[in-house]
Amino acid sequence: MPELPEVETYKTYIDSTALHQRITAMECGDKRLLKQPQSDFETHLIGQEFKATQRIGKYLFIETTGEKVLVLHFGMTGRPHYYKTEESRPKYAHIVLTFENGFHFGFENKRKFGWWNLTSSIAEFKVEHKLSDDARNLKLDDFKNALEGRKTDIKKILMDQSVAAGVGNWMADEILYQAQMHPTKKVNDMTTEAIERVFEAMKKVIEVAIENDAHYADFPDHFLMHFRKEGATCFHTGAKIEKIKVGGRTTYFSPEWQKL
DNA sequence: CGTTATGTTTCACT
DNA sequence: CAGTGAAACATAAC
Repeated sequence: MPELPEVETYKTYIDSTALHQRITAMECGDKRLLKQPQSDFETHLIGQEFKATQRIGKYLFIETTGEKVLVLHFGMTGRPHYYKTEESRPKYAHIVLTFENGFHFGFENKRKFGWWNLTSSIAEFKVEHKLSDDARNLKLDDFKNALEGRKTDIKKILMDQSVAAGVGNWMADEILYQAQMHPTKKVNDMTTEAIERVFEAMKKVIEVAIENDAHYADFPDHFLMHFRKEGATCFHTGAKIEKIKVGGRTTYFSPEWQKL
Protein backbone atom coordinates (compact mmCIF):
# COMPACT_ATOMS: atom_id res chain seq x y z
CA MET A 1 0.00 0.00 0.00
CA PRO A 2 2.88 2.32 -0.29
CA GLU A 3 2.41 5.98 -0.94
CA LEU A 4 4.31 8.69 0.87
CA PRO A 5 2.96 8.04 4.41
CA GLU A 6 3.41 4.29 4.16
CA VAL A 7 6.97 4.64 2.92
CA GLU A 8 7.62 7.06 5.77
CA THR A 9 6.55 4.35 8.23
CA TYR A 10 8.86 1.92 6.45
CA LYS A 11 11.68 4.39 6.89
CA THR A 12 11.03 4.65 10.61
CA TYR A 13 10.81 0.88 10.81
CA ILE A 14 14.12 0.35 9.05
CA ASP A 15 15.80 3.05 11.12
CA SER A 16 14.77 1.28 14.30
CA THR A 17 15.68 -2.22 13.19
CA ALA A 18 18.19 -2.70 10.42
CA LEU A 19 20.84 0.00 10.76
CA HIS A 20 24.46 -0.57 11.77
CA GLN A 21 24.73 -4.26 11.22
CA ARG A 22 27.12 -5.98 8.85
CA ILE A 23 25.47 -7.58 5.84
CA THR A 24 26.68 -11.11 5.27
CA ALA A 25 24.49 -12.46 2.49
CA MET A 26 21.89 -11.60 -0.12
CA GLU A 27 19.33 -13.78 -1.82
CA CYS A 28 16.80 -12.97 -4.47
CA GLY A 29 14.08 -15.30 -5.65
CA ASP A 30 13.22 -13.28 -8.74
CA LYS A 31 15.92 -11.31 -10.53
CA ARG A 32 13.33 -9.15 -12.26
CA LEU A 33 13.12 -7.14 -9.07
CA LEU A 34 16.77 -6.16 -9.43
CA LYS A 35 17.60 -3.29 -11.77
CA GLN A 36 21.20 -4.47 -11.89
CA PRO A 37 22.85 -7.90 -11.76
CA GLN A 38 22.71 -9.41 -8.31
CA SER A 39 26.51 -9.52 -8.29
CA ASP A 40 26.55 -5.70 -8.33
CA PHE A 41 24.39 -5.57 -5.22
CA GLU A 42 26.55 -8.18 -3.53
CA THR A 43 29.70 -6.29 -4.37
CA HIS A 44 28.39 -3.10 -2.83
CA LEU A 45 26.38 -4.49 0.08
CA ILE A 46 28.08 -7.52 1.51
CA GLY A 47 30.41 -6.56 4.31
CA GLN A 48 28.74 -3.14 4.56
CA GLU A 49 26.15 -1.74 6.93
CA PHE A 50 23.01 0.36 6.48
CA LYS A 51 23.97 3.79 7.73
CA ALA A 52 20.94 6.03 7.29
CA THR A 53 17.78 6.31 5.23
CA GLN A 54 16.24 9.06 3.17
CA ARG A 55 12.89 9.22 1.51
CA ILE A 56 11.78 11.20 -1.51
CA GLY A 57 8.18 10.52 -2.42
CA LYS A 58 7.69 6.78 -2.65
CA TYR A 59 11.39 6.08 -3.07
CA LEU A 60 13.47 4.99 -0.10
CA PHE A 61 17.22 5.47 -0.19
CA ILE A 62 19.43 3.51 2.15
CA GLU A 63 22.89 4.96 2.59
CA THR A 64 25.49 2.37 3.41
CA THR A 65 29.04 2.32 4.64
CA GLY A 66 29.94 1.39 1.06
CA GLU A 67 30.14 3.86 -1.81
CA LYS A 68 26.69 3.18 -3.23
CA VAL A 69 23.23 4.05 -2.01
CA LEU A 70 20.58 1.35 -2.15
CA VAL A 71 17.33 2.51 -3.74
CA LEU A 72 14.05 0.77 -2.91
CA HIS A 73 10.71 1.20 -4.59
CA PHE A 74 7.81 -0.81 -3.22
CA GLY A 75 5.49 -0.81 -6.21
CA MET A 76 1.86 -1.43 -5.35
CA THR A 77 2.32 -4.19 -2.82
CA GLY A 78 5.49 -3.98 -0.83
CA ARG A 79 6.97 -3.49 2.58
CA PRO A 80 10.11 -4.28 4.49
CA HIS A 81 10.15 -6.90 7.18
CA TYR A 82 12.88 -7.50 9.73
CA TYR A 83 12.81 -10.96 11.18
CA LYS A 84 14.97 -13.63 12.75
CA THR A 85 13.84 -17.17 12.11
CA GLU A 86 13.08 -18.88 8.82
CA GLU A 87 9.60 -19.68 10.16
CA SER A 88 8.86 -15.99 10.45
CA ARG A 89 10.07 -15.26 6.93
CA PRO A 90 7.24 -13.48 5.09
CA LYS A 91 5.80 -15.44 2.20
CA TYR A 92 6.56 -12.82 -0.42
CA ALA A 93 9.99 -11.76 0.77
CA HIS A 94 11.56 -12.04 -2.67
CA ILE A 95 14.74 -10.27 -1.68
CA VAL A 96 16.43 -10.96 1.63
CA LEU A 97 19.59 -9.63 3.20
CA THR A 98 21.13 -11.40 6.15
CA PHE A 99 22.96 -9.56 8.90
CA GLU A 100 25.80 -10.72 11.08
CA ASN A 101 23.45 -10.81 14.10
CA GLY A 102 21.38 -13.49 12.42
CA PHE A 103 18.44 -11.26 11.58
CA HIS A 104 17.15 -10.80 8.07
CA PHE A 105 15.91 -7.83 6.11
CA GLY A 106 13.14 -9.03 3.85
CA PHE A 107 11.65 -7.08 0.97
CA GLU A 108 8.09 -8.27 0.65
CA ASN A 109 6.60 -7.73 -2.77
CA LYS A 110 3.61 -9.79 -3.63
CA ARG A 111 2.92 -8.29 -7.00
CA LYS A 112 6.54 -7.78 -7.94
CA PHE A 113 6.14 -4.22 -9.15
CA GLY A 114 8.73 -3.08 -6.65
CA TRP A 115 12.46 -3.11 -7.26
CA TRP A 116 15.95 -2.43 -5.93
CA ASN A 117 18.64 -0.37 -7.54
CA LEU A 118 21.96 1.20 -6.65
CA THR A 119 22.93 4.80 -7.19
CA SER A 120 26.00 6.90 -6.59
CA SER A 121 24.03 10.02 -5.89
CA ILE A 122 20.57 10.62 -4.54
CA ALA A 123 20.51 14.07 -6.11
CA GLU A 124 21.34 12.60 -9.51
CA PHE A 125 18.74 9.87 -9.11
CA LYS A 126 16.15 12.50 -8.29
CA VAL A 127 16.91 14.40 -11.49
CA GLU A 128 17.01 11.29 -13.67
CA HIS A 129 13.65 10.15 -12.39
CA LYS A 130 12.15 13.64 -12.64
CA LEU A 131 11.18 13.74 -9.00
CA SER A 132 10.04 16.95 -7.39
CA ASP A 133 10.88 17.69 -3.80
CA ASP A 134 9.07 15.37 -1.46
CA ALA A 135 5.45 16.47 -1.15
CA ARG A 136 5.84 16.79 2.60
CA ASN A 137 8.53 19.46 2.23
CA LEU A 138 7.34 20.98 -1.02
CA LYS A 139 7.04 24.76 -1.04
CA LEU A 140 3.90 26.48 -2.23
CA ASP A 141 5.84 28.50 -4.81
CA ASP A 142 7.38 25.36 -6.28
CA PHE A 143 3.97 23.73 -6.43
CA LYS A 144 2.53 26.76 -8.21
CA ASN A 145 5.42 26.83 -10.65
CA ALA A 146 4.94 23.16 -11.46
CA LEU A 147 1.30 23.87 -12.32
CA GLU A 148 2.20 26.76 -14.58
CA GLY A 149 1.10 26.07 -18.15
CA ARG A 150 -0.53 22.76 -17.30
CA LYS A 151 -4.07 22.20 -18.51
CA THR A 152 -5.03 18.80 -17.33
CA ASP A 153 -7.06 17.33 -14.45
CA ILE A 154 -5.96 18.34 -10.97
CA LYS A 155 -5.92 14.72 -9.90
CA LYS A 156 -3.46 13.77 -12.63
CA ILE A 157 -1.28 16.69 -11.65
CA LEU A 158 -1.28 15.60 -8.00
CA MET A 159 -0.19 12.11 -8.97
CA ASP A 160 2.57 13.44 -11.23
CA GLN A 161 5.77 12.64 -9.33
CA SER A 162 7.50 15.61 -10.91
CA VAL A 163 4.93 17.90 -9.29
CA ALA A 164 4.53 16.46 -5.79
CA ALA A 165 6.63 13.38 -5.14
CA GLY A 166 4.81 10.84 -3.02
CA VAL A 167 1.17 11.44 -3.84
CA GLY A 168 -0.52 8.34 -5.21
CA ASN A 169 -4.04 7.27 -5.98
CA TRP A 170 -5.63 7.14 -2.54
CA MET A 171 -3.88 10.30 -1.37
CA ALA A 172 -4.97 12.25 -4.43
CA ASP A 173 -8.58 11.24 -3.75
CA GLU A 174 -8.24 12.16 -0.09
CA ILE A 175 -6.61 15.51 -0.81
CA LEU A 176 -9.31 16.50 -3.29
CA TYR A 177 -12.03 15.41 -0.90
CA GLN A 178 -10.52 17.53 1.86
CA ALA A 179 -10.11 20.47 -0.50
CA GLN A 180 -13.66 20.08 -1.86
CA MET A 181 -12.22 19.97 -5.34
CA HIS A 182 -13.51 17.87 -8.19
CA PRO A 183 -10.89 15.40 -9.49
CA THR A 184 -11.32 16.43 -13.11
CA LYS A 185 -11.08 20.16 -12.42
CA LYS A 186 -8.65 21.57 -14.96
CA VAL A 187 -5.71 23.25 -13.30
CA ASN A 188 -5.80 26.16 -15.72
CA ASP A 189 -9.35 26.87 -14.54
CA MET A 190 -8.36 26.99 -10.91
CA THR A 191 -8.03 30.23 -9.00
CA THR A 192 -4.96 30.91 -6.92
CA GLU A 193 -7.14 30.42 -3.87
CA ALA A 194 -8.23 26.99 -5.10
CA ILE A 195 -4.65 25.93 -5.81
CA GLU A 196 -3.62 27.01 -2.34
CA ARG A 197 -6.55 25.13 -0.86
CA VAL A 198 -5.45 21.93 -2.59
CA PHE A 199 -1.87 22.50 -1.50
CA GLU A 200 -2.92 22.96 2.12
CA ALA A 201 -5.11 19.86 1.94
CA MET A 202 -2.15 17.91 0.61
CA LYS A 203 -0.02 19.00 3.55
CA LYS A 204 -2.75 18.14 6.01
CA VAL A 205 -3.42 14.71 4.55
CA ILE A 206 0.29 13.92 4.65
CA GLU A 207 0.69 14.97 8.27
CA VAL A 208 -2.46 13.25 9.48
CA ALA A 209 -1.51 10.06 7.67
CA ILE A 210 2.01 10.08 9.08
CA GLU A 211 0.80 10.88 12.59
CA ASN A 212 -1.36 7.78 12.39
CA ASP A 213 1.39 5.63 10.89
CA ALA A 214 -0.59 5.39 7.65
CA HIS A 215 -3.14 3.34 9.55
CA TYR A 216 -6.34 4.32 7.78
CA ALA A 217 -8.70 3.15 10.50
CA ASP A 218 -7.23 5.77 12.81
CA PHE A 219 -7.76 8.67 10.41
CA PRO A 220 -10.33 11.31 11.44
CA ASP A 221 -13.96 10.43 10.74
CA HIS A 222 -14.26 13.01 7.98
CA PHE A 223 -11.48 11.38 5.96
CA LEU A 224 -12.55 9.82 2.69
CA MET A 225 -10.58 6.65 3.44
CA HIS A 226 -13.43 5.54 5.72
CA PHE A 227 -15.95 5.56 2.91
CA ARG A 228 -13.81 5.41 -0.20
CA LYS A 229 -15.98 2.98 -2.10
CA GLU A 230 -18.73 3.17 -4.62
CA GLY A 231 -22.13 3.87 -3.10
CA ALA A 232 -20.75 4.65 0.37
CA THR A 233 -22.06 7.70 2.20
CA CYS A 234 -20.25 11.02 2.14
CA PHE A 235 -19.54 12.27 5.67
CA HIS A 236 -20.54 15.83 4.84
CA THR A 237 -23.45 15.57 2.42
CA GLY A 238 -24.82 12.11 3.06
CA ALA A 239 -24.80 11.56 -0.68
CA LYS A 240 -23.36 8.52 -2.39
CA ILE A 241 -19.69 8.34 -3.27
CA GLU A 242 -19.15 7.94 -7.00
CA LYS A 243 -16.50 6.01 -8.86
CA ILE A 244 -14.96 7.29 -12.09
CA LYS A 245 -11.70 6.89 -13.98
CA VAL A 246 -9.21 9.72 -14.05
CA GLY A 247 -5.89 9.28 -15.77
CA GLY A 248 -6.61 5.59 -15.98
CA ARG A 249 -6.97 5.25 -12.21
CA THR A 250 -10.05 4.46 -10.20
CA THR A 251 -11.23 7.64 -8.52
CA TYR A 252 -13.74 8.03 -5.72
CA PHE A 253 -15.35 11.35 -4.97
CA SER A 254 -18.42 13.02 -3.54
CA PRO A 255 -20.23 14.88 -6.35
CA GLU A 256 -22.03 17.50 -4.26
CA TRP A 257 -19.10 18.12 -1.97
CA GLN A 258 -16.36 18.38 -4.59
CA LYS A 259 -17.12 21.24 -6.95
CA LEU A 260 -16.01 21.36 -10.54
C1' DC B 1 -14.07 -17.08 -14.69
C1' DG B 2 -13.63 -12.10 -14.81
C1' DT B 3 -12.39 -8.04 -12.39
C1' DT B 4 -9.65 -5.27 -9.59
C1' DA B 5 -5.70 -3.58 -6.95
C1' DT B 6 -2.43 1.95 -3.15
C1' DG B 7 2.85 2.24 -9.31
C1' DT B 8 5.89 3.25 -13.11
C1' DT B 9 7.36 3.13 -17.78
C1' DT B 10 6.78 3.01 -22.59
C1' DC B 11 4.60 3.81 -26.86
C1' DA B 12 1.55 5.30 -30.42
C1' DC B 13 -1.18 9.10 -31.40
C1' DT B 14 -3.48 13.86 -31.35
C1' DC C 1 6.69 19.91 -26.06
C1' DA C 2 1.94 18.81 -23.78
C1' DG C 3 -1.22 15.55 -23.19
C1' DT C 4 -3.97 11.03 -23.75
C1' DG C 5 -5.11 6.32 -23.53
C1' DA C 6 -3.61 1.93 -23.52
C1' DA C 7 -0.52 -1.58 -22.66
C1' DA C 8 2.90 -3.92 -20.15
C1' DC C 9 4.86 -5.61 -16.02
C1' DA C 10 3.15 -9.95 -11.71
C1' DT C 11 0.02 -11.94 -8.85
C1' DA C 12 -3.41 -12.51 -5.24
C1' DA C 13 -7.97 -11.77 -3.73
C1' DC C 14 -12.75 -11.32 -4.31
